[in-house]
Amino acid sequence: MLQSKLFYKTTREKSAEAEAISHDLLARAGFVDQLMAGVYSFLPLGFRVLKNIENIIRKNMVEAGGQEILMPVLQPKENWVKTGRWNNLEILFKVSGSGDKEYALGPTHEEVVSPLAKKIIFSYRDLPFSVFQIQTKFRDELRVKSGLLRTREFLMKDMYSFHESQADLDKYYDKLTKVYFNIFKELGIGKDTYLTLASGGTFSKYSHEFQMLTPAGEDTIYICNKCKTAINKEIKEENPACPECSSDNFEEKKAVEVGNIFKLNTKFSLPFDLKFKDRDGTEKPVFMGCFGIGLGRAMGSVVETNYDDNGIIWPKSIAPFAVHLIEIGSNDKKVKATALKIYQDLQKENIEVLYDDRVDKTAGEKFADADLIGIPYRVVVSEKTLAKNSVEIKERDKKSVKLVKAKQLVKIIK
RNA sequence: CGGGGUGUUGUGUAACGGUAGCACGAACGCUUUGGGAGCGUUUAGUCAGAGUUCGAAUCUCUGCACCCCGACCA
Repeated sequence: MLQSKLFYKTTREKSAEAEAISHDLLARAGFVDQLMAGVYSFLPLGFRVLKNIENIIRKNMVEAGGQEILMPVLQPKENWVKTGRWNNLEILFKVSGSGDKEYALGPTHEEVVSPLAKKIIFSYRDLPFSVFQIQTKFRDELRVKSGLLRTREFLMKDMYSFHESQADLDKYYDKLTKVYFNIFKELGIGKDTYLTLASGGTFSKYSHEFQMLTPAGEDTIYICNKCKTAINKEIKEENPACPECSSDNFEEKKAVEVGNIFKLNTKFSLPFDLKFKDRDGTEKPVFMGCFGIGLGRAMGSVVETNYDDNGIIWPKSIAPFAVHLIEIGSNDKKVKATALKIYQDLQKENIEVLYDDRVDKTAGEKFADADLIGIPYRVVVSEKTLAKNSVEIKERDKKSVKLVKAKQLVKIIK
């Protein structure tokens, strides 16, 4: 991508309104644009990151046996009345249509996936299975905050699993716990993320939150100093001691919930009469699990833990581009020609390059923008490097620069 | 939803109730080109409505928007 054509704009001044670091950096670097409180557009840079996150999650879901589907955002009121959530779920967006028709905008999809599964599940032979989607959710949050960390409209991966027994659900739940850790590891926030015991709400004793430590987090978690189990505030109030090892020595930390998994059990199968015929001929309710990750929140969370004074430092796995190619001295024909050649050669090797071909920007401005945007490798072509028959390469998270031959670039980057 | 705060060009800010100014950005010209370079010219703004006043960005009221704290949170 030619930077001179990229649909974005960086801003030098810190935003007066963005308090969270990720919010400020993502806005200033031109990844996102705020339309209103809690609602954002993703510009090309941001959308690329989002897609990369999406692909990591999708790959892991498919490996965990999930089949990708797409369910409607617009949903009938009746299904929500049936589960009692039409009136009890404060964050539910309700919209009206022609006549007296009322609809829900999906904040989550149990009310759609349960009746859907009913059309497919008849026998124990139809179980288990899991389906997932990556889709826009709407939640009328009473208070949005911290940029992408809490929004009213957001892309979410939600998976629903269906089982013949509690035991089978438990097994899959444990499996997904590991898969989730793998996802966060691939996203570059694995080491900061804790599996945290949380209240299961109305349908099971516990659920598990994946909490990433950050001062920007809105949640407080308590990490057991003895066994490293984490519990959230609700659990701490009920159990002064660690539920795993009975220690009462906790460390209090701020964290953001990057994922949440639930055992729905029969909470939704009962109202939707979701049953199957077991081997012995009896009808039994289906056990359900639910596994969510907010993609935008994940993106914001990554930035909260990967930045320095100059800007974002993207993990290679989700960076918008692999290489930021910068030419300095655009009026020099040799510089321009060399940079263009590198741009083309790298792309032939399927390496994604953002090429700063802007002729009216000084070196300092290009470097400042590159640091702010945070692409993992910065490659510089200038008269200076060409005098040594080489180009310069620098990693965003390192201080040192290296002079290398242009031919070596592919090998270094791959 | 309760509480607090703030609304001034695209961004960041200044202006006692008395000429809306500065910096960045953008545009044009010239000079520059390894860490946001220089000179000159230009561009664009008081959230909306009502009120008080000779006069309102400034005071009052209403509305709207955004931010923060709390509560809430599949």
